[in-house]
Amino acid sequence: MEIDYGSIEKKWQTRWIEADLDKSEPDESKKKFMLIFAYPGVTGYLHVGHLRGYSYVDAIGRYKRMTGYNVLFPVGTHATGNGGISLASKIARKDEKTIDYLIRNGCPEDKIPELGKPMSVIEFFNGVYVNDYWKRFGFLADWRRFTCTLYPDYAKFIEWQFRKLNDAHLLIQKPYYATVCPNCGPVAVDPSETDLSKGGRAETQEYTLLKFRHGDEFLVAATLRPETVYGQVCFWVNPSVEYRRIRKGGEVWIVSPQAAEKIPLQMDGVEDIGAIPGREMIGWMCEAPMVHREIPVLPASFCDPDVGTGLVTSVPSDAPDDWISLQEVKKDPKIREEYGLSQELIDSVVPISIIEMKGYGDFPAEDMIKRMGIERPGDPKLVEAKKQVYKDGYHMGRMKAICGEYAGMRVEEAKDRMRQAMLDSGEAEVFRDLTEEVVCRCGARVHIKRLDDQWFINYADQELTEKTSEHCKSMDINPQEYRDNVHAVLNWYRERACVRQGNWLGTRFPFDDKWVIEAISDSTLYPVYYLISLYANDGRIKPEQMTESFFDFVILGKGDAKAVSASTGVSEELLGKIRKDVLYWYPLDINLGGKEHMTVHFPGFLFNHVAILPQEMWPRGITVNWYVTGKTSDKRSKSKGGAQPIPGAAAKFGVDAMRLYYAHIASMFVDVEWSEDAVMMYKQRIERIVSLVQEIIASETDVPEGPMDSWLISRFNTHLKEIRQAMEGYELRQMCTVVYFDMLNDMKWSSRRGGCSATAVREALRIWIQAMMPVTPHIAEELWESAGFEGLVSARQLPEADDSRISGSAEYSENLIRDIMSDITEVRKISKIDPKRIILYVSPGWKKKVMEYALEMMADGSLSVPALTKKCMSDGDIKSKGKAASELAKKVAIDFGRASAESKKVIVGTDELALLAGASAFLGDELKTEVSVFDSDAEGLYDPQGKSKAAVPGRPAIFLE
RNA sequence: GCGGGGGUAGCCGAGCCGGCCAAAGGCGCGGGACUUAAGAUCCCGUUCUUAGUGAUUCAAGGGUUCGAAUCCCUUCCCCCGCACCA
Repeated sequence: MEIDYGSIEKKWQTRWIEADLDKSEPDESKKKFMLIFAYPGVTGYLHVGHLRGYSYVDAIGRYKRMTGYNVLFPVGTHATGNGGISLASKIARKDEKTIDYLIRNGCPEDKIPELGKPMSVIEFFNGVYVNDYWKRFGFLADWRRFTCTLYPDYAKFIEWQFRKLNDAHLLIQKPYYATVCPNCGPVAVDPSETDLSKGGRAETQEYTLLKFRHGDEFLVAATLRPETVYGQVCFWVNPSVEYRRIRKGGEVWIVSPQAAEKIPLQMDGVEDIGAIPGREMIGWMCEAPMVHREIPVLPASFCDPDVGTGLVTSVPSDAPDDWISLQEVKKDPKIREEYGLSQELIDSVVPISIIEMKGYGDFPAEDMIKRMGIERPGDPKLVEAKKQVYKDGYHMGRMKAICGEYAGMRVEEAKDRMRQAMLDSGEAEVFRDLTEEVVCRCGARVHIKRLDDQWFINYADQELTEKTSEHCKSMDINPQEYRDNVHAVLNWYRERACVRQGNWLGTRFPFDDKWVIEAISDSTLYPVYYLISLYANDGRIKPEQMTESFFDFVILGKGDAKAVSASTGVSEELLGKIRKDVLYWYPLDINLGGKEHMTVHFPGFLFNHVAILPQEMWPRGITVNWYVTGKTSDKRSKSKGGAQPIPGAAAKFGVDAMRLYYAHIASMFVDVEWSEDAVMMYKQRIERIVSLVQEIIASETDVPEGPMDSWLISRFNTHLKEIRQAMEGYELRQMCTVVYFDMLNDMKWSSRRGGCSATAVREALRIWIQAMMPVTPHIAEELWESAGFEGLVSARQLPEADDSRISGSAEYSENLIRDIMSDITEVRKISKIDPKRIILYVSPGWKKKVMEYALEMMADGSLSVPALTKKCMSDGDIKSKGKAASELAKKVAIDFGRASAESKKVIVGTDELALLAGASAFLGDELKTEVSVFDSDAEGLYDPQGKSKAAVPGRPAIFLE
C-alpha cells in the first residue's frame, strides 16, 4: 500500500479552507480559546526543529476546537532589526554563499534579483513561512490576521504601546554602556552573532583602572582584581608597544594606543596628546595606588595593548603571568643589561603574600604554575592558570594581616570595598572592555560606548514586578519548573534598553525619532494586535486612522465611540465591532515559545500586559517547548550535511508523520536530537494504523454482539477519558501514546480475539479517528472519509467518555486472559514441557470467600492479618481447610492492605469459570494445545499433580499435561 | 558566582503529591510466524534465578517509614540561563 501523502495533504487543506475552518469569528454561544506561538524572527529559512513548537500549537488548537471551544490561532513574523538589511545587501551584491544558501533551500533562481531590498526579502520569507511551513503543515490558523512587525499598521500599534508605557511612567532615560559599532550603532553581542561577523562569545568586563604616579603623569593599569593592590611589587610595560599620552581632565595618562581610542567612548574630555615608546618607561619608578609604595617598571612581553590599557600592575603572588614573568626577569641577565636595570633593583622586587586560601600556600600563583607545569611566559596554559587562581581566590580567599584595614576580610567583600575606596580617593576609575575582539557585520570593530540619553523600559519597577509576579501564580505555566522560576526571572529583570540607533528596521520611537524601537521591546504586547490586524489587512482601517484614541478605544475601552469615529474616520459600527472582538478573544490563553524565551520574551510579554492592559486581559498561559537539535546524520540517509529544508522533509515523511514525531518523541520539555530514523518509525506507525483501519472497513464483519464488544467499547471510553485528562494539561505526548499505541493495540487484540460486532467496531473507529485529528489531521480525514463518516473530522466534536460503558470487569477479564497466556508460556519455557493438554483450575469457592471477607473489612477499615484470620476461623467451611486457610488469610490481608478496594473487587467479582470456558477455544488456538478449564470444587476432579491447590481468584492454577 | 534542572534497565524516555513498580511505551537485540521480497506486519522474550516463585535493582552513601525510584541529608557527576539576541 502506497500512501500519496502529498496529494492527501493538499486535498484536505483545500477542503478545510473551503469549509472556512481557518476563519475565526466571535461566537457568544461558545467558549473562546486564543493561542499563539511566539512569532519567529525573519532570519532566513527555518529548519525542521522550528516546527516542533508550531505544530504543538496547531494540535492544541485543534483539540480545543474539537472539545467545544471557538479557537483563534493567529500567526505573524518578527522582522525588526538589521537581519533583513544585511541579508538583502548580501543578495544585492551577489554574495556567493548567500545565493547558494537560497537556492539550496528551494528559492527559485529568477526570484533572487528581486530580493535585494530589505522589505522584499522579508516579504519573500513571510511567504515562505506561511505557505511552505505553516500551511504546508496543515495548520488551522486564521491567515487573514497575519502581521509582520515592519508593517505600517503594526508600527502604529507599537507607537501606541510606548505611549501607554510612558503614561505608566515606565520609560526612563539614563546612561548606558552599550556594545556599539561606529557605523551601525548598538549591536547585540551574543553567540548567535546576528549582528556580528566575529566575537559573539565576548563578554563585557568591568576593569578598575589604577593610576600610578610618575612625576606629574600617570601610568594607568587595568585590573580585574583591585583587591590585590597590597601585593603589587612592580609594574609591567611592553617595551615593543608605542604607548600614548592622553589628557583626561587635568591629568596626563599613559595607555596603549587601543585604549586611547576606547577610553574617550566612555569618558568625557579625553584628548590624545602624543606618543611614548614602552621602552622608554622601563626602569622608571612609579607610585602604586592605595599602598603608596614606589615600584619599578619592568619589561614584559605578555602585556597585550588590546586588552585593558596595555599596562599591567604586577602582583606575582596571585597572578601567574606576573609570577612567571618576574622569574624570567630575575633569571635572565640579558634583560637586565638590555634595559640597564641594576641587580639591586631586580633583587628588591620580592613577591608579597596577601591572600590566604585553602589548598594553596603563600603564593597561589606559584603553586598553580608548578601544578600545571608552566615554565615560561607566553605558555598558553597560563590562561587557564589565571582563571583558576582568580576563581579560587575570589570564592575561598581571605585577606592576610598585611592588608591594612582589609585584613581578615573575605576576598569577595574586600574586592568591592577596596575598589570603592580607590574610586573615592581618585586613584582609580571604571573602564569596561570586551573580552575578545568583536567585529560588526559591516566590518568595523565594536567597542563599549557610554550613551547618556538611552531610553529604558523600567522593568525593575517594584510595583509592576509584584503585580506581574502575583498574576503568574494564577496562570497556567508549563512546565512546572518554569512556573516556579518565573518569579525569580521577573525579579531579576532590570531596566531594559528599548531603543537604538543605526542601521535598523523597526518602529520610530514616538518621543524622539532619532531612536528606533529595538527587537524585544516591540514584540511583547502584540498578541492583542492580531485582533486588529484583520481589519488593517482587509483595508477597512488605514494606518493613519490608527491613532492613540483609536487604540485607547478598541483595546482599553476608553473614550467615546462617536468622538473616536469623528477624529479617525473609522465608523462607529466598525469601532464597536473591533472592540467586541477584543473583549471576546482576549486574554490570550496560551503563548507557546521555545526555551530561549524564558528569560527574555516571556517576562517582557508578561510585564507589558500587566503594565498596559486591565487585569481581565492579562495572559492566562505560557508553554515552553525545548528544541530539536542538530545532527542530521542518519544511518541510511545518503544526503548529509546541513539541516534538511522543511518542504523536503515534509515530502519525504509526510506532514502527519512529522507532526506525530514532534508530539510523541519526547516530552515538550526536553531537547530532542533530530533523527530521520525516528521520523520513519512514526511514518510506519501511521501506515500500520491506516492499513488496519482499511482492513477493518473492508471486512464485512458478521460477528454477533458479545463480550468483546463491551470490552472494546469500554476500552475506548477509558481512552477517551485518558485523552481528555492528558490534554487538560496539554500533554500531547501522553495523548499520542493512547491514540497511536494503546488504541492500536486494542484494535489488534480485539481482532485477535475474533473481532467485535460491526456496530461496536464502527463506534470505536469513530472515536479513534477523531482522536487522531489533532496530531495527524490529514490521515484522520482520509480515514474518516473512507469509513464513510459524514463531513470533515476537523470540524467535529469529540464525544465525551461514557462512564456507564466503562466496564472494569470486562477490561479485567481480558487482562486475566493475557496474564494466563503469558504464565503458561513462562511455565512451558521453564519446565521445558511440551504439553498435550493444558488444564486450568479455577479457584475453589472458599478462597473467594476469604477475599470477600477481606473486602468487607477494607470497607470499614478493620482489615488486618489477625482480624481476617479470626474472621475466617469463625467460618466453618474455611476453618476446615486448616493451615492453608490461615496462610491464605495472612497473604490476602497483606496483599489487600496495599491495594485499592476497587482493583480487588473486580477480581472477586469475576466468574472465572465462565470466562475461561468461553476463552478456552481461543487459548487453545493461540497456544496450539488443547486447553481445558476445571473448577477446583468439582466432584472427582481430575488433578494428578494436585495443582489445583495453587489456584486463587485472579490466578487460576496451570497444569501442563 | 547567581539562578534553575537533572542522574531510571543496551539506548531514548515515563514514573517521581510513598505502597497495585522488576518499574509504562518506544527503539535496539534474541527467538518464532508470515512472505518471492521488505527500513513491512504479527506473536514471544530481553537483571539473576525459578513450574508461573524468589532475590537484588532506579548515580553513590546514610536517614525517615510497616513500606522509597518516589520524602530528608551528604557526596560525586551532568545540563541550561545570566540580557538588549527571536
